[in-house]
Amino acid sequence: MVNSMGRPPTFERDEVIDKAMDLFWRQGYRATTPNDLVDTLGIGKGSLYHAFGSKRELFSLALDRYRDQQAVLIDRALAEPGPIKDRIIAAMRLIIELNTTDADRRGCLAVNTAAELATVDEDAGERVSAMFERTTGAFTDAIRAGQASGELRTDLDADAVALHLLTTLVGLQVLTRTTLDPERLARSVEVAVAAL
Amino acid sequence: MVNSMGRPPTFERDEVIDKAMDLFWRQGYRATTPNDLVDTLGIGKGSLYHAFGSKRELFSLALDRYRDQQAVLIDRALAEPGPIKDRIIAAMRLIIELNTTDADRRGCLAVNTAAELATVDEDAGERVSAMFERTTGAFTDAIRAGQASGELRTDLDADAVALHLLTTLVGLQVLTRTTLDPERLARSVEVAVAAL
DNA sequence: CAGATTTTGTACTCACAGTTACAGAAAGGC
DNA sequence: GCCTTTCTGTAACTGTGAGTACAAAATCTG
Repeated sequence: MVNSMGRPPTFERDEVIDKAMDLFWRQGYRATTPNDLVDTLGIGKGSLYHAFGSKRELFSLALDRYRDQQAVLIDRALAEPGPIKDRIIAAMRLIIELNTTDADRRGCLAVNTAAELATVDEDAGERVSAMFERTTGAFTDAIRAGQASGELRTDLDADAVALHLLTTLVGLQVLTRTTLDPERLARSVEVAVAAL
Repeated sequence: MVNSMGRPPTFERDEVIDKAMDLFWRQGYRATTPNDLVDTLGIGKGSLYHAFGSKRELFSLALDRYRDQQAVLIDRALAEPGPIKDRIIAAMRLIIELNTTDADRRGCLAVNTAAELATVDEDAGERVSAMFERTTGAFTDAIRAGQASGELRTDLDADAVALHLLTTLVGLQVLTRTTLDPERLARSVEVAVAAL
């Protein structure tokens, strides 16, 4: 008797969150207005606030959705077969390519949110941190495996290396919002990996 | 007869721009309201708009001020005496320290602006790009000198290395807005430099 | 001192951001 | 078919963001 009473919604909740994620990603949190949301989500204001409570709550859902969708990308790239260094380079190149292919140059929602909100919105900051830690963890696993298999030098601390890779990744996400030449960025990635 | 007629201003233009820079840096462009500016600049709205035209124009002045002030930091750190690798590490550490010491965790105004505005405000994007290119140039000079003196390996392209250092720097500026442990970041910097 | 000129403070405007109110629509339960 | 419940659309409302208007204040010039 909990859930099947009353008028059913006319929209797919997940689809709407996806679209909201896209919009926040493109425009940033503050720059996105309720009217923007209504326009691109294809639902009325009534439904919007009834279903999600507030812009801020919807944004949290969008952040979580982003985490679930994007985390996979790095994980998958690192899980491919082949030499570890190549996989890391491929992962970075993938990010560069996604960003420079994207007409809107939206970069990374987590990075953008770190820059826009992390210092003033504690919850957002924590969500972003968690994403960063997660990615760092994926790198750490890859590095450890590479060290164990003898592909990578073992005199470097795996955690430090992983964090450096995250730093590089985050930096790339910012630079692709401004810098024009993806080839230049790609070449700089090789430098990052040459050290390992 | 050009300039010494009429009531003289009650404020120092440069001081006001400094304060505006600080505020934009702390809060971001959109989050900073005219009232915020009036409050912290210590001048009335009349003067504000009379002297600077608009929030956006003042922001451009603030960006340029930031460029002039911050560019020096990296330049100076790289110009110190000593081995090149140490100088690069010192420059990065300096940035980490400045950021983690800062109670507001403001990061880097250029990076924050890249994330907030670069894709929607062309002029802001160009100013930020110019700052990035400038810093990259400083790194390039340092790398080339190090290669010439035999301190650094010469099989890596100096431009690519410099761009990688910029990427690292930019990534650090973002991460210091969220991550807590500066020591961890510092250790990751050593990895970046180990490659050279 | 009488303009002329520039700066300042205050009050105002206008639009829009973010949200709420609420009446009606569309379902299920009995 | 009626009651209950949940959803939807529209119209509000309140606050504030960004900027303007303009009269009064403070200077320089002659």
